[in-house]
Amino acid sequence: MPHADAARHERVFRKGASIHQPGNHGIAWRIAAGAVRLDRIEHDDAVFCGIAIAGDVIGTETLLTGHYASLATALTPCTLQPWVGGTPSPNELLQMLAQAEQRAGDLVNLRHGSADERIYRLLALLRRSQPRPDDRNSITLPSLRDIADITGLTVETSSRVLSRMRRNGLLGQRIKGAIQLVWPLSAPYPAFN
Amino acid sequence: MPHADAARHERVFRKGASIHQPGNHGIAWRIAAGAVRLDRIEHDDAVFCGIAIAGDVIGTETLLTGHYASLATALTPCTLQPWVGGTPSPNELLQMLAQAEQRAGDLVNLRHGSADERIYRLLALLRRSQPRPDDRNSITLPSLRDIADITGLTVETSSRVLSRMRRNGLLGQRIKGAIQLVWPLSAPYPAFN
DNA sequence: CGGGGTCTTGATCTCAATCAACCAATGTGG
DNA sequence: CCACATTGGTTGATTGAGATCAAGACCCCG
Repeated sequence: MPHADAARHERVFRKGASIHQPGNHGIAWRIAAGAVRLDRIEHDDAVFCGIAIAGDVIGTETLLTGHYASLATALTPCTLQPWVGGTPSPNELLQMLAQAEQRAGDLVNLRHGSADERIYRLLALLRRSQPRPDDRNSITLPSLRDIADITGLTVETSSRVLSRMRRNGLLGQRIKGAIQLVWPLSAPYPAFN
Repeated sequence: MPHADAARHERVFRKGASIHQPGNHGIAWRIAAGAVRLDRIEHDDAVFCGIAIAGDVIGTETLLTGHYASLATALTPCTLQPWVGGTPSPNELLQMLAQAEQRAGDLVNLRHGSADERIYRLLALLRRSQPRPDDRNSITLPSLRDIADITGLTVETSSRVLSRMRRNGLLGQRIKGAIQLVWPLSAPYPAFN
């Protein structure tokens, strides 16, 4: 297969890797697995402005303008697939619009309530970044820096909350590098000491 | 004109009025003027999940499902226009998608930084809910309850911040009912004592 | 008139920010 | 190969901004 088709293939990113940068030109991608952090560049520094997980499409601006509007970084190991050529159907776009609004709602909720609740909700969201439900009892944690930026906390409190969760058995020990075992995380918020 | 066309006309809502409720069926609306608060219903109570201002379209879910997904309430006096019949063009939808992402970014920023900064940013956003730039030096404030829910603060601190802003001359006195005069609000964040 | 909103302001308390130190792990260059 | 800096995570001590609790003012409305 000719290398001209290279951009057409699945791409994999390590945790922390930069996926695309504002101004660069490129195409839209569907996230097959993993979670992505989006930042706006505002007077010189990046400010967090969104999150996208498996199933979401990033870089749709490129269909309008040809280039990316935001900075995208891998929160966890990511697999991206180039998004279909040609103009997407109105129906498809309406679905994506609904999904974007849903994601926006999730987002503001990550900035609400106690530090424990916020991190708990973030973990619950990241859980869904595994495409196969079977894989959803273990997730790779983003860096503390990212966790802090997303939840509106500091790295220190984020670290403290996670330590406490490990101590209380909500999180399993770190196994195999950066992988974490997670326990309940099904429905509401936690309530431990 | 027959009354069957009634729903086709512009509708006006007073501050605090309910615009639509989840589950009801209806159409999508473009906000001609004013700002709208969106809430999800989560196990019995409404949780804030988004904001929409003049130029935004609300209720696009109805094009897919026929009924509204969220609760919409007028933050300020609002004028809504029924959104065009027929399927919207892909290009139009891509624009809306970009706008939705932009709005989501604005949203998380309303939950970041000190109480002063948050309220300041909210005022700056609400300023843009006046369609005519000429009208943008005076805005109607949402209720403290709404301000608090949006910024992730409490009504008490919201009240304190606004009082301080009035004292410092950032906001003019309340004239003509609920209308407020605003002074700078152009670019960055404030910095007063 | 009383009762239920919304707003305001004060007093107190608490949770998370801040400041600071320390420890791997990783990388860099002589 | 060992010094050395750098980066990410952890933990402790202290502080402060905002939450919480409480009370009073001022509507509007039945």
